[in-house]
Amino acid sequence: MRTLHELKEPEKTLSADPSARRGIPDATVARLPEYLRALTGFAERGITSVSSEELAAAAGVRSAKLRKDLSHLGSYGVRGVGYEVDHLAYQISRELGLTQDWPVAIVGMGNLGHALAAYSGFATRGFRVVALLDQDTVLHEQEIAGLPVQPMEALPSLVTDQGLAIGVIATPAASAQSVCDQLVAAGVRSILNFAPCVLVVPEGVDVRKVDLSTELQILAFHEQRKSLAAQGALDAVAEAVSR
Amino acid sequence: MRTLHELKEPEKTLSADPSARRGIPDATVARLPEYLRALTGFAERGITSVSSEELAAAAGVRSAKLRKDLSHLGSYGVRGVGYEVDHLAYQISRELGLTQDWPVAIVGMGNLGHALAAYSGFATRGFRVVALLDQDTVLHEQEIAGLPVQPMEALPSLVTDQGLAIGVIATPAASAQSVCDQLVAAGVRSILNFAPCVLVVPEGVDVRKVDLSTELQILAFHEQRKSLAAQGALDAVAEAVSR
DNA sequence: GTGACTTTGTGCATCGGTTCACAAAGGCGT
DNA sequence: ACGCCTTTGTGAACCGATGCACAAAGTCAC
Repeated sequence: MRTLHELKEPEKTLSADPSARRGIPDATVARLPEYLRALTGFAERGITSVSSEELAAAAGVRSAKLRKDLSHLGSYGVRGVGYEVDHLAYQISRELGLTQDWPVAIVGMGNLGHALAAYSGFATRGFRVVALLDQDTVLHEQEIAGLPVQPMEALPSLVTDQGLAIGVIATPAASAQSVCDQLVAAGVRSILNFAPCVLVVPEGVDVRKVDLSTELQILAFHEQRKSLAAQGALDAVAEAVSR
Repeated sequence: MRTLHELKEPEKTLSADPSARRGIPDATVARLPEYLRALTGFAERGITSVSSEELAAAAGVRSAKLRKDLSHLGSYGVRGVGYEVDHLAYQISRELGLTQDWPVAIVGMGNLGHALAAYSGFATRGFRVVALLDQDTVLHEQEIAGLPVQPMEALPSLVTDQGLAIGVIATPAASAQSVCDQLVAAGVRSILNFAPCVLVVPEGVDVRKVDLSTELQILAFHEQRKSLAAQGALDAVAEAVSR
């Protein structure tokens, strides 16, 4: 497995970079968007300064965790006072790469793709839907949310002309891998997958998965456990009474 | 904070239960649905037996992790052979609580709620959408995907009459907490939240969050890092050449 | 029946993430 | 100007999850 090892080399080299703010833990990155959202909320209410305690409460985490997370970005707080809302929001935005706009394409114009295309949450923060795609030729020429539905063949030019970097897959599971392959072939290296299946991609391509069904099943597990616990408690009471 | 302590007591009592298959790690639970999906795929192709290696590949994990995960449910494999597809699928289903049907209600009939109501993935495995709700009286009397849109006041009877246990929130962020409170008040203890905000709920209620925007921001972070890395590599080459 | 072979289940080392607790750092009142 | 008080940033302990490597356990061929 020499190839794998060699692929990791450049990263190692980079970590020797003097501007090395390398290695923000994944768990931290996953929470930064929530912090950013909380900060935006404070800003909208005209609050200019928050303590780690307040911000943590708004984001639903412990203050120690928040402080450790933020410490990975740098030292943007003032001891005895807290964090300046605007400044911290900017720093997090910059770290997440939201100071630039990311062109996004949505593939698959079924129910979900339709809803995603119309979803305003995209535009609000750093993302811009530049194209809607579908394999079904019947949908082409049609307009959804002000954008024409294009064939998959449009992909390469979208990447080179529009700088497309992020693809959203909203197709049925059966076509997801094929669509994914086409995205990757066109040069897209970040994919958000709504199809309930595992995508296999080459090294260097990121895939994140959002899956309704999985989330519901996890809820069901806990729900069942709660039911069993309630039943168990009843049994215990019954036994205690009968004794 | 005595109350909190007392609330945890029944659980402790249960863990002393002889049939204690307690404490399946959260990380494992989160992967079980994927294993189940992979197994269903094998079953559909008529494959009756798989090794941990094959199943792990299909689920996108390492075989050691798969085996350790499965070991938490019991010893359902046969050494030297592998796992019997149907049997393992049944065991996982049972563990996840999918041998019964879970009634689900979707609140918020905007774009997303609409798409979710029409999503067939719900019905496929253990879940049944029993009600669609919206605060907007204009939508009532309307039918979506064969179900009438009901007012929030219908909640209590849904819980008692239909055994509603899982609520899906697909409203804008502004109304999400209010809707959540109403769900909890009606007795719903498991909530899937699509609104981009933190929900505060009492002890004993589970909330899972699905957030587009967050996922995109995480992708953007990695994408930016990739761009920077590419730029860094170019710079390094340029420097090497100029020297 | 026996031995070789395959694959599971798991003990152990390791790693990343969380929590705790406190020293360092700064503002603010007097 | 000075000391008190608040809040950050972080070292260290802790905890859960992952990866490794192998003994145990079973099948299958002969």
